[in-house]
Amino acid sequence: MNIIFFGSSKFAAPSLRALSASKHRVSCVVTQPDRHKGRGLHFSGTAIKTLAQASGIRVFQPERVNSKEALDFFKGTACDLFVVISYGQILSQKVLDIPKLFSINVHASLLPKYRGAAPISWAVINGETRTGATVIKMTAKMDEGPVISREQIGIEPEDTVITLEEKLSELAARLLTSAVSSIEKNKYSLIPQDENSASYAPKLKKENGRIDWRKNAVEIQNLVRGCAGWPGAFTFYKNKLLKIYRARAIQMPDSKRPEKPGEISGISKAGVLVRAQEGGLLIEELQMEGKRRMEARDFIAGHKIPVGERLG
RNA sequence: CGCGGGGUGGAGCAGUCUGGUAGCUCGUCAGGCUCAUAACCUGAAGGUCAUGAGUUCAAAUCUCAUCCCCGCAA
Repeated sequence: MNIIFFGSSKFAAPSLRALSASKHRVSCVVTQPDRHKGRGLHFSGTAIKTLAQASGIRVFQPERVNSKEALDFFKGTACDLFVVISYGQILSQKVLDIPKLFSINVHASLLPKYRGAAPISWAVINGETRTGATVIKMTAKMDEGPVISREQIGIEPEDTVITLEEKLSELAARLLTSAVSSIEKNKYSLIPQDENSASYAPKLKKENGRIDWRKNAVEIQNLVRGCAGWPGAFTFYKNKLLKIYRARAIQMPDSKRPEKPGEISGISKAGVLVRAQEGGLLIEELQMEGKRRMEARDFIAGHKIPVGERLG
């Protein structure tokens, strides 16, 4: 099979590695254009570009994948299958129709659940205990095509969006290569998604990371896990931004003052304990605005933190 | 070269303007004491003041360059 691979983020890396190591041929990698990244002036290509170049695969970086120029490029490439994974642009029907067979996509959820840009984050934030990866035949409507294969994995309590993404990217690579092989042998089925049980996972915004202490401790813990990396769960301490990188929900024997969510109710070597609506959140790793991230015990060593002070 | 803050023992900071012995609070370690509990008392260890060059009798401090970290923005 002659494949053109569309991918940009790290999530796509194991899949690209697996495909180029397989008997199939990745003749070209399409990825997002180089962009300024982060603060300062760093100008760099995507993780996938680096990987493709290291493997000597041709790289194509159209500003707009549906433009006429890009279309012409694809038409000149005699290709059997488009494989799209975490690419970052939506392909028009015209593009999807270019390969001899069709185009497939791997999505990091059990479709039709969590369609959209941030399925892993939202699964964790919502406290799901299982998720998975799904290979679909692509249609013009995002993440709505018929299912070719699907596999689920559990979400462990220690998992964050980062660790889960790693696991899912490996799973995606496995599912993808076997899907490609079964397509080549023409032994596959297309099962339509059940529209009635569809749900959506939109791209996260900065504001999604803001902690509402009126929620239960377990929900806040899930927010911290789901916002790890970006945007990061945050609250405010003395009117300064306080990011929380690691925290654990713990039982609090009958909070007598549930009308004061966000109140610091204890300081110990384990961390800073904050009262939530139900239960308490033990903050274990954090970062103050303008400072490095650090263990809560180091933070405690350097600050006098009055019990009773409120966060938020 | 998008805007801004910063780099001083393990953590948080003062000192920089106005150059002159490396300081404070906390932590760590040792001993003591003990229902004062993120306990208390005594003592100790631990620092190329981000890096390089320059000015100077003398640089954490002044000058120039570089590196790195963080907030905003994406």
